[in-house]
Amino acid sequence: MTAEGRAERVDAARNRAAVLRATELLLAEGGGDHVSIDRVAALAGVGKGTVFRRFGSRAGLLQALLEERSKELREAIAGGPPPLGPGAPARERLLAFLDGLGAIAEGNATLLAAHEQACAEDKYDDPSYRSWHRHLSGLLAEARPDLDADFLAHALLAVFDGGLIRHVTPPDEPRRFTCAVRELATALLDG
Amino acid sequence: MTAEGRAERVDAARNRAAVLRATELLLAEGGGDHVSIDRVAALAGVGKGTVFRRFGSRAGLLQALLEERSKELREAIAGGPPPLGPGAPARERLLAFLDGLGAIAEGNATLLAAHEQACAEDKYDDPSYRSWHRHLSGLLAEARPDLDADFLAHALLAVFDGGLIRHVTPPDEPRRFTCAVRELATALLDG
DNA sequence: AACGAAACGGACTGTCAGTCCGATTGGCTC
DNA sequence: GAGCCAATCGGACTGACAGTCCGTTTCGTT
Repeated sequence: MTAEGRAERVDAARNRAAVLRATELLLAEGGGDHVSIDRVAALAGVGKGTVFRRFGSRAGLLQALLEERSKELREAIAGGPPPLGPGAPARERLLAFLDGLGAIAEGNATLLAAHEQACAEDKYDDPSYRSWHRHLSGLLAEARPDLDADFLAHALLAVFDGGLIRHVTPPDEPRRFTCAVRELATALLDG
Repeated sequence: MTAEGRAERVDAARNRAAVLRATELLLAEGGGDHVSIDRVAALAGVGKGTVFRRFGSRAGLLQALLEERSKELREAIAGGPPPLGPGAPARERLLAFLDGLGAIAEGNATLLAAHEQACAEDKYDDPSYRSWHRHLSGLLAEARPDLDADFLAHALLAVFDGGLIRHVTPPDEPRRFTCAVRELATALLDG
């Protein structure tokens, strides 16, 4: 959007930021169900139409927020230093990626859950999901050419479910999820 | 409900069946979004209140339908012949269970997706989910005592997602999903 | 200063889950 | 088979929400 044709008008940019910030607030305050477009718009001090023009839908709004939170990881993968970026052996890169995604997921379980809920079915066509899947499936194919990399990538990503993360994360062990994912991946890679 | 105190009145039983049948029909006709309680009630020829008294909520209705579809598997696990029922080695039982669950999931991807959608978050507290999880996690603990069976069971169940199943199932290969799950489980067990 | 395009906002629509209570009916008793 | 009561029924009603629409305002350019 920003890099398309004309630049964004300053009022548009201001509103976009206000809406995202309001969404964060409501999400933290009352969980995914608490984030209705009416509330977001009211809290951001903009009209409802503005939210929709900017983000297309409730799902798009949550998607945008998620994108913002995972931008760093995406850049580190594309052009950062190994083992996250290119250059490391597939196995190391894969584990580093899962660690990175796990950290994001653990820190944003509520947002993740709300997004899954809003996306309903088309989650698998979403560009963001596809990009994670492409990366993961490529690395898997390299590390374990004997297995069905495409499906396994879906299977690994399926574990990054907001509800599941909350369910398996006790208050005293906030990294349980990422550790368990790492164990799962290791078991698969070493098989 | 049926086995609690008094027996079900005949009109109640008739209506329950009519509602479930109507739900199936709407599900097949137009997918999960098409199943609204209003429509179900109208098609079943009952009032809306009846649906709610019987099933509690939209999620409960879908849950009940799912339960009906998996009753056989549940019974086979609890008291049927090996390898599904008790007696077979953990590894065989586990694979047989995943095959059975896969068959149900492949045949009911739409229902599964609708149920996930409706359950939102409390999916993991649902008695049906818990029972699958308990079974799977017990078998895993036996077959691979070195791994985190509790988490792995969640991870395997996470793959049984209506949307994912539809996404990975090409028309010409309806068993792709179950085969892939079996490969995944084998890789885990053999690691 | 003036003008056109882009952005705004909030009233409006259609839909849905879930509630409530007066009307009905099944099943038991005598 | 008459009568009774609790269980069941049905559908109007409520509150909330996603998404649309269009008259109004604002930005940025000339």
